[in-house]
Amino acid sequence: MAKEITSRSENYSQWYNDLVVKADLAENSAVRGCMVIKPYGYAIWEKMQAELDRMFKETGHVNAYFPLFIPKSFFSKEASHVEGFAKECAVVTHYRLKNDPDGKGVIVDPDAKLEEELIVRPTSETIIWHTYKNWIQSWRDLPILINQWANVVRWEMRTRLFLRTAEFLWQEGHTAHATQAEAIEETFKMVNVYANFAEQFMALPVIKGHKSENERFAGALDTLCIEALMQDGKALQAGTSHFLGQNFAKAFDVQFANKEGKLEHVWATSWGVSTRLMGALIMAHSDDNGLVLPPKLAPFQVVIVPIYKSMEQLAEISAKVDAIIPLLKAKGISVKFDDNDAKKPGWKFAEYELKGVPVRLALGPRDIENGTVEVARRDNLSKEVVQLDGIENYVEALLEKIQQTIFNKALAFREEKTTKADTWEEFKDLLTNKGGFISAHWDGTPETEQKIKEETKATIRCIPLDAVEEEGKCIYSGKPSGRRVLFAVAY
RNA sequence: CGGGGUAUAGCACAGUCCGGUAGUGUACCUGGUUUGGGACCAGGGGGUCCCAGGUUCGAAUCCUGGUGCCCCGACCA
Repeated sequence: MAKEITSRSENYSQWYNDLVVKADLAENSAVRGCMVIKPYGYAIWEKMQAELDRMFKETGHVNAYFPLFIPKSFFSKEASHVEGFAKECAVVTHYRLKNDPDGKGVIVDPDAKLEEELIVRPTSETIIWHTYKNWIQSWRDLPILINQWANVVRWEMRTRLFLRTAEFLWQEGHTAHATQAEAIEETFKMVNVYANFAEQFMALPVIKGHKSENERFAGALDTLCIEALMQDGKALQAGTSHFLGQNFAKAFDVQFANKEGKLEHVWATSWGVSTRLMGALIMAHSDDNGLVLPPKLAPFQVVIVPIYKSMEQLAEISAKVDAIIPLLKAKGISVKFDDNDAKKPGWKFAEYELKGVPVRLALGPRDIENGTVEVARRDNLSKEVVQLDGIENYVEALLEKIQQTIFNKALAFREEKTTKADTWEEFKDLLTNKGGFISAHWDGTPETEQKIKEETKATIRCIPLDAVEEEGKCIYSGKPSGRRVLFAVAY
């Protein structure tokens, strides 16, 4: 029986949900707003982690781990930070259960109330800066370049698998520097790491830019981000890198003696990407037949499906397959040979298509006779018969081509969906009828951005790093503007 | 936190109006025939009908009170 997927044109968000659930990436759990990430989905996340981790280490960072719980008092130390997160924190108030005296299950033991409540981390700036205070005395202790892989909890009203869940997995980098310039450089360095990862591994074109004041991280002086465009024309923030100035150093009294022996507050950054990247990956490339995964992140890049009538035929095919698997693996290509006799080839074709496996090889009696193999591409659903001899070279080149092709496709889509608007009417018309990024002038005030948001639901996704200086008038207020910014309706 | 749905087999649903001992598809198990795009036949197993009360000879169905989940809004990586 077919696993039905809602088409994108019929209901985009249902399509997304169907993909996540039916491709075995994740499912809703018994806990409101929290998901179970299933093995196939987690395998993709592990690939993302592995590459990001490598990139972080290459840029001089090391991993560490800080506690899940944060004393409540830590949050009150940085005013704008607490304001940003206060409304979505889970709080631990007790540390013990006991049997219900009425004999029905367990209850929270009222005698086990914590003296100070603990907050389940929505992010770790506070606990980390509290800790850094003890680690930093001199300029010789700097910089500190630490990353942690962790889970965090933000008590969201409405959740969606991967895109917004109450608990999610991420990495958070927290760095401490002696100078402002060095911290700013770090902020840019990491947004570039994210952009490179997105483009080269996820095949996801992104725009790097500054967040406007409204969209900035709570406690940051500047937030850099990468923004991607999804197939429904909505934007998705895929990663952020924050220049925190001396805000946290001052809040947690972290000072160092500089080379002149004078005390200075240290400069900070933080940066993160989360399992939300999974949502971006899914929505960027997939189609009505299922997932389309970029070869560099697919749990396995090639699936081999044998086609046979008798067990003798299967044995013959298996012998051929056993010979080519080592050749593929030697090229660094991951392969799954699905010789499960309980499923028919047609079922397997549909299943691996749904799961987005980039390349499928089908080997049947005809191929054995002719020394060939059928090669099917997931990205464009094309099929061709090629010589089995040298297949590893063919597949290697094909995987690279697929990686490039899906990036190019996503890039062409984004360019097609990025439009300049010079009047308010044009702006509203584009939002309603076309979607995507709208490049327009803005007077730079939070008030104007807020009003535009209220009237159209569109927000400033970013002020692109490569925005050209250009005199113009704000699309909304008519006041002078020095450059265009990117608007979009966002996830 | 407002508005709207929904809760019955692993999953998707019907049955509820009008009370009578729980059904379909799929998945699962067994056997056989099949296998180049989601096979077919036969047989089989599986359900505290969300929870707690109430009405009744009898409740998935009616009444009262809870709870979970989903969708839509305000808020967010």
